[in-house]
Amino acid sequence: MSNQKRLFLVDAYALIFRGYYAFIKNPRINSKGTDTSAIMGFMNSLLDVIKRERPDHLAVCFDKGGSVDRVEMFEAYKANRDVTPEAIKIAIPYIEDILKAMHIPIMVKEGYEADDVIGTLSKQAEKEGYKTFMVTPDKDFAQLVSENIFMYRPVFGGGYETWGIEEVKKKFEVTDPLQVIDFLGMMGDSSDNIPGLPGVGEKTAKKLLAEYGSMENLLANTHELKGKMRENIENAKELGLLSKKLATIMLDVPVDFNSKDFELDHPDIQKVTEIFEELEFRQLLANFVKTFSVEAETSLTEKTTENVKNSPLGKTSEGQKGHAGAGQFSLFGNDGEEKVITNYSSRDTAASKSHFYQSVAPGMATKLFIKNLLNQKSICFDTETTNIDPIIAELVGIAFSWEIGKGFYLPFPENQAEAQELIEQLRPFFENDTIEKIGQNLKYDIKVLHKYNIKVQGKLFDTMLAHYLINPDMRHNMDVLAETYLNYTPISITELIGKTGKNQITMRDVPLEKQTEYAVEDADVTLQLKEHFEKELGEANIQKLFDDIEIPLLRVLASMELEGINLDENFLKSLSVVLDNDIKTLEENIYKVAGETFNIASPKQLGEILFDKMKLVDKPKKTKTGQYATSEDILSYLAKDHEIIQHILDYRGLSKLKSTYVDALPNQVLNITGRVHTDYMQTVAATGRLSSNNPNLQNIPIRTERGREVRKAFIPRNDDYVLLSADYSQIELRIIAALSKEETMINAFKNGEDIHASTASKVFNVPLNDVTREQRSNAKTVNFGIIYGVSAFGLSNQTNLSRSEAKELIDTYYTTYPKLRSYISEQIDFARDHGYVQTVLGRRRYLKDINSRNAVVRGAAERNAVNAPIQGSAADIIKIAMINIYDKLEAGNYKTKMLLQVHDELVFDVFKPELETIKTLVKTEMENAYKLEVPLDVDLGVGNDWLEAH
DNA sequence: GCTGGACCTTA
DNA sequence: GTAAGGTCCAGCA
Repeated sequence: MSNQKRLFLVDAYALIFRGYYAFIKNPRINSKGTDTSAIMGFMNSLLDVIKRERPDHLAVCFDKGGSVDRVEMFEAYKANRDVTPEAIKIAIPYIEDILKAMHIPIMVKEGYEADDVIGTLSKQAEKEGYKTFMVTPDKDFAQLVSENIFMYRPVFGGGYETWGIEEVKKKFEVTDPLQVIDFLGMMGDSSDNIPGLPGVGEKTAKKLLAEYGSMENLLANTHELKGKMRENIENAKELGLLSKKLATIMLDVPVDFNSKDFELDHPDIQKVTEIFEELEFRQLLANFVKTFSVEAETSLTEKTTENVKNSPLGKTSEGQKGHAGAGQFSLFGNDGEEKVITNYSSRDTAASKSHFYQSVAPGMATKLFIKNLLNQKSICFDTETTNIDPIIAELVGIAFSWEIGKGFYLPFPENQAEAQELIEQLRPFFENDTIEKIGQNLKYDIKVLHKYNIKVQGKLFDTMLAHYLINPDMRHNMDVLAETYLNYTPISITELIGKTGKNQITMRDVPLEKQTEYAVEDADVTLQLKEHFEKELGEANIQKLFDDIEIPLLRVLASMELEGINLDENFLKSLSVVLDNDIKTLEENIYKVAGETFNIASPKQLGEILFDKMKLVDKPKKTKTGQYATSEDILSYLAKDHEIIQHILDYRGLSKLKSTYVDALPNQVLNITGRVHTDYMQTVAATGRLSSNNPNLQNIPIRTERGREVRKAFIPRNDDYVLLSADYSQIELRIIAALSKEETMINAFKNGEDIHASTASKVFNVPLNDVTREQRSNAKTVNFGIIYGVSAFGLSNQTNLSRSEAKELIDTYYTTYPKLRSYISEQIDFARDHGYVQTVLGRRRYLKDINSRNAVVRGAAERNAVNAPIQGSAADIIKIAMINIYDKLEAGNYKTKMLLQVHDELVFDVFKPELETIKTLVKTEMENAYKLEVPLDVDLGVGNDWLEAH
């Protein structure tokens, strides 16, 4: 029996919809703006099934034109379906093409639903002795289950479950899978618009079925029923029979099961690859190739022999004029060795594209090479090092390229004194301010070179920053950029040094030939990307933003990161002990009330204790994965009734504090400097903000009493210094007031009023002095809500106001500030017309969903349209301030250093004798960074730690 | 060892 | 309702 042939029939639309909605929160959009979620979702499922089950027979079934018969029976059948999302409509032809390329039969019959096609085929296959698996999440199929027909259902969270007769009996509480039809007929189905019996839902249907066995038998015995139900059902006999008919899957569709056609064949990898590449499915392509790797390797392996001798610099620079043909020329080819190319992509790679990459020998060759460097106007370079952290990293080599397809690699000696000698020879190049330097993520290279006391001067072009401005929502690593814009796959770093973990080696251990190929390729690719992006910057009108903000900021950030901040480790150690004690006490308390020990940090275990064991609530809320929800806002409701809840909340708060900050920060102190060096990401936040990591110094606690203690650990360099904190007051509200030209709000700011109190006074119509705390707090919530793109729903969630009160408050708010309302709709209109919104400096955010027919998706895009210009303009302004302050600090040779940026705050290590000068300098530069209709206001604080300074 | 989800921290 | 990053658990390989 185990040799029985297995047929898998895939319900295409069900899996496509499921795939599409799986990505709904984070839709997959490729660089051409196509929403590929549905295709991706479907292909993931299909590959998954193939990988898991290795079926010998497989077909994919589609609906076509809906069910003619069912609509004839019942006009409203499936009439309440929402319009098919655009992403799904465009997905269909792609999926069909991919299936064709995979040689998988597409089964479809005009006028029939996929259910009917699958039903018919599985019964035919059964007769021929097949085991059939219906791949679908749709419960309706349960009626078809038999000894040889199974449902193969994807389950949420991954994996599949197989439903045979026993499973169906259990799930539906029936004695025969055929009764599923009666069950569906009785309870109806709102998604298919099958009416069912009035007043009968899942529970009642099961009960009736247990008693009467079928729809017909029930209708024949309605006299046994009582009361309202009897009346309902007696009046709906026809509806019941019709519902049953609608729910019945047809088994006589004119299709034929032809076992030969359904055999799972070898796919046409080349074709599939082309389609996947057009869609930009990198991960999926790899997955696909892996799934079919046995076939892939035998059909695609090529052997090439390369035998080109290394040659000294002088000769080859002439010899390279006629570039060698694709894949035949490699200076460091594996002499005489056979090389297996396992490249399934149609993209170019170093092996398929002509190039001239050469390493430079020490001595005379190096001298000549550097002389050559100094004659260029613009050079792309890329450092290779021993570590991803530039402060620790030692130079292994530097690659240079100034002509596409050509470049040089200068290896560095391991001995750091000798390395320093070599870099000294390069100093005239790096510090030459007439030679433009091009790179990908130049902040890294600048920091590495800083260690060798080299200051990179001259005009800079960073391809990563350029692309961030061109397309902020995409990722910007070089491999993606090369594949997207150059149709080229660079050598991957893991190929050279292995994956992260114990087997990883450093670049130093890589043979020189490979270092050269890899490093020069990066420089070459970056140079090509530069030529590409240069044009696009001009076309999108973001050249100035690039030249005047992001590029200069790169040096500022490098300097702040190199500086680091001093941390009081002893203070944190003692804080850790105190926290540990408090946590232990809470733990014991919780275990005592719960009656057992468990992991409080596991939401799963906690939920089971609170809601299964202790039954604190009748109907506990669940998360989308079906677990009990135990988040703060939910537990807070229960806190007043159950002492244990407050303890759990305290436990959570203190554990988080201890593990994320108090214990983690000291581990981030760098041995060499004794300070904490965060890494500012300049290209991740879609709005133009910076982000900070390793460690994140932009989310150090401040809200709670105990949390803010952590800030005491951030201290000045030494006793001669103090910390200065300068933060913009209400910068986002000032920006929206200015951009909307809302006079009332502008005047409030001009008069230096407390903006939330002022708003409260106006919307609640009370004198400024009579505004209550609650009124101010509600006004504050609305003010912030406006920045985020309010809804009455959101507002009522944040306040103690009801939905209608919230709506009324918003309405009054807009009456008070009418121009704010029109500004918001102008932003949304602009986004609809142009597909993007922009900040005061022209930084763009593209909003592909702004015209979506899905109200939820469109609503999110509209809130982005409102928020992005505000958050982004604030980011623009503080960036200008940072650049200007940095320049002044450098020019004035101050000992004071800028250390941190926290979105609207800057933190400085101030040399005490400079304090008064610096306070004026910082305040002036920040307040005058950008001229708005509204004055910018900066608050200063000075102290011996960050808490005191704030 | 890696990944996704839940939860929590900031502006 | 906007924008981020980190830690832990749980499930999978």
